[in-house]
Amino acid sequence: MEAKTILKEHVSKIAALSDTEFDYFFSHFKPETFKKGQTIITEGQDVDKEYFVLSGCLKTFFVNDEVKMYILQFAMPTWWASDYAALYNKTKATISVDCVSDVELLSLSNNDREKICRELHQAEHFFRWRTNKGYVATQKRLLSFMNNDTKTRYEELLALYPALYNIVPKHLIAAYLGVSRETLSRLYNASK
Amino acid sequence: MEAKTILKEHVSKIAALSDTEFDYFFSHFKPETFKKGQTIITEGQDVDKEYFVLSGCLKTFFVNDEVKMYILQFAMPTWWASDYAALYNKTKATISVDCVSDVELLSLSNNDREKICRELHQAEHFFRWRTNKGYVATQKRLLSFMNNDTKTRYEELLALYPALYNIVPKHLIAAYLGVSRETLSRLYNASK
DNA sequence: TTACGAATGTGATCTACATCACGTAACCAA
DNA sequence: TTGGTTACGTGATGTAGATCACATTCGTAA
Repeated sequence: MEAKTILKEHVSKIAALSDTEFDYFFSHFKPETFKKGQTIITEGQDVDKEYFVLSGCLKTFFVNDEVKMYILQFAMPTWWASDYAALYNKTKATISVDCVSDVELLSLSNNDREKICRELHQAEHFFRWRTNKGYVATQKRLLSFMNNDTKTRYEELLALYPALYNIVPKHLIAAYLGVSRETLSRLYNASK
Repeated sequence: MEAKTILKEHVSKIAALSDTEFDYFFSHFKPETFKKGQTIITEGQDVDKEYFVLSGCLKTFFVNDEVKMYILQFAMPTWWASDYAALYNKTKATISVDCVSDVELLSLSNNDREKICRELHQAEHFFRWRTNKGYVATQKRLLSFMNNDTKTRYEELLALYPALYNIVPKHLIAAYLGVSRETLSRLYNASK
């Protein structure tokens, strides 16, 4: 399916934009493709874009001083990804984004997002909705982190991303769950 | 300070509303006061409002099957609180909100928020900004949960809410950190 | 096809924190 | 003031998961 159609279907669920308005909205997005393993946002550098996933899978992650990686999100088609803290506050990235598989994206600069939000009330409405959805999802995940043990969180992850298990290496799943790869391996093999 | 002034100062940092527009915006808010210990949102019930804190302190929290409580947020003056998942999806509350101290609030119904967002582009802009701020803060907290040990998170909490330590009982601080009150007690007394 | 690095499995140990159990101190309400 | 509830401190013990160490398998590039 064409990039424009995918984005239109996604946005029109929430925002009532005329065809002309959507064309204008869409004109601010730029198609980009990356290969598996390529880095899109690097920790410590400037961030000026966010990304809408058309195909493939991104991961957004944080690496601490001991070089341990924690995955905040796997971004699948029609999901959005960036380091939003850095993007909005114009600070250096603390979060990185790279490609779990080959990907097709649409990129949108921070300036252009703010511009179309000013110019089109419905665009502002759409982005309010989108951020709200992310907020609620993150809060739910935080709660799950506090309340559930690793096994429960593992099952939740598979429910949330059923395709994921076959797509990504297990150490990435461990990094999403916040446990060591050894623990995940034992967990997985014990329940067979 | 008057409720209207407090909200106006808060909103005008982000949204350019004329005095007339702000009066209209404000007319959808309803002042409410509660005593320490009173419950504002109860798990399992309907949610139709969100709350802006004028004075005092709220907590939003989740209680699991084993009656263990986890605090998602302490809401201080000019902060907002609700069960946003329930509010937006019109589902029953899974999160409760109650009063850590006597509080003065402004309440806003879900319908009225959506109404003023439709009617005033700048209101929509404000709520997009507000939700984004919450999203970024929650993501940061999630990361801290994955990456930092209890002691570090304890220090982060005191940096985020310097006043809190003297205001709330320690078992609530433990519930925010996601550790037992015994562990927090030992942690605190060891570092003296 | 070979070969080398990456991904995975599995045992042995270590540790932060939970849980249980109990005692003391603080805070109200009658 | 007294009795009862809630907050807080601290020891003893249990456990999930981290860490280290090594073996095995897989994937990809030469």
